[in-house]
Amino acid sequence: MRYSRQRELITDIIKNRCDHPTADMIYGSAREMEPNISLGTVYRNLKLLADEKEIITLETEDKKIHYDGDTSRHSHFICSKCGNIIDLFKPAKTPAEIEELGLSITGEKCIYYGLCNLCANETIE
Amino acid sequence: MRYSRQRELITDIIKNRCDHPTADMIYGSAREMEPNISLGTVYRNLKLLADEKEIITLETEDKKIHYDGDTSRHSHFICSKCGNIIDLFKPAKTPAEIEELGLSITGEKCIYYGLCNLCANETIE
DNA sequence: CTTTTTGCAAAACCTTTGCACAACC
DNA sequence: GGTTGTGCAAAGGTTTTGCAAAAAG
Repeated sequence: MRYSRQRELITDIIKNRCDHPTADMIYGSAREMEPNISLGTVYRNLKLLADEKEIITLETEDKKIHYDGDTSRHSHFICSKCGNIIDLFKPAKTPAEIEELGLSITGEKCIYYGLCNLCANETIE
Repeated sequence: MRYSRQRELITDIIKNRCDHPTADMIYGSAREMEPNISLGTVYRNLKLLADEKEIITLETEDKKIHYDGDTSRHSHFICSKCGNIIDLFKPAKTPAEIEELGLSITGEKCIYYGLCNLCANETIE
């Protein structure tokens, strides 16, 4: 992957925020430094960075992809009222430990990734 | 909420499948019974049912919403290769227990829902 | 009869993409 | 110089919505 000023800027923006911005929010920030940057470039680089696992994507109920520059293993808490996304840092918290933080859990969505039995046993790629 | 033949059909379809269909797949099934049903009706009812917590939504990386008629507390496993979504039934499994099922976990996304501290402490609605 | 729900089609929305030009190495 | 990345604008795909007609109670 070749260097590009735009990609470095986008990476910096994501890594230096503690919220979980959408592509549009990142575009807004990026334009402050790089007024001519285009939305397409932002999307292209976000996809690249996610593919390279330099950033994490969060698919939420607002139907926009949120990005997280922290790739360490941690989970998230989304406020049902304001929609704010809060990091739940490792070590992994149990529901009880999360509630001790003052967050009352009303629901959860946990998705694990990997290969299913069928795909894992396929000999031909 | 008033009765409608279409909503009952949609609910039946979701409750009687063990996969996690998208709106489009549900639309396809529904048309077999109700050839004139429209996509808009499917979307409207899916949103209604999700609001009423009769079904669950799953926001995945394929950018389509998947629906789950099983509202019991359970998590999901998505195969990174074929995209198949597998239910991980309760009692809640630890990563170790999931791997005993033959599923190798390479990643996870866990989102908890509730009210954040700010919203929980607001006196005025 | 009044209100809710539907079908249809258009609109809205986020994201992706084709292309010519610029930037990188 | 050859290749990769960008800007722009148009296209793509999923979901939402306005409206008149139909269904429900």
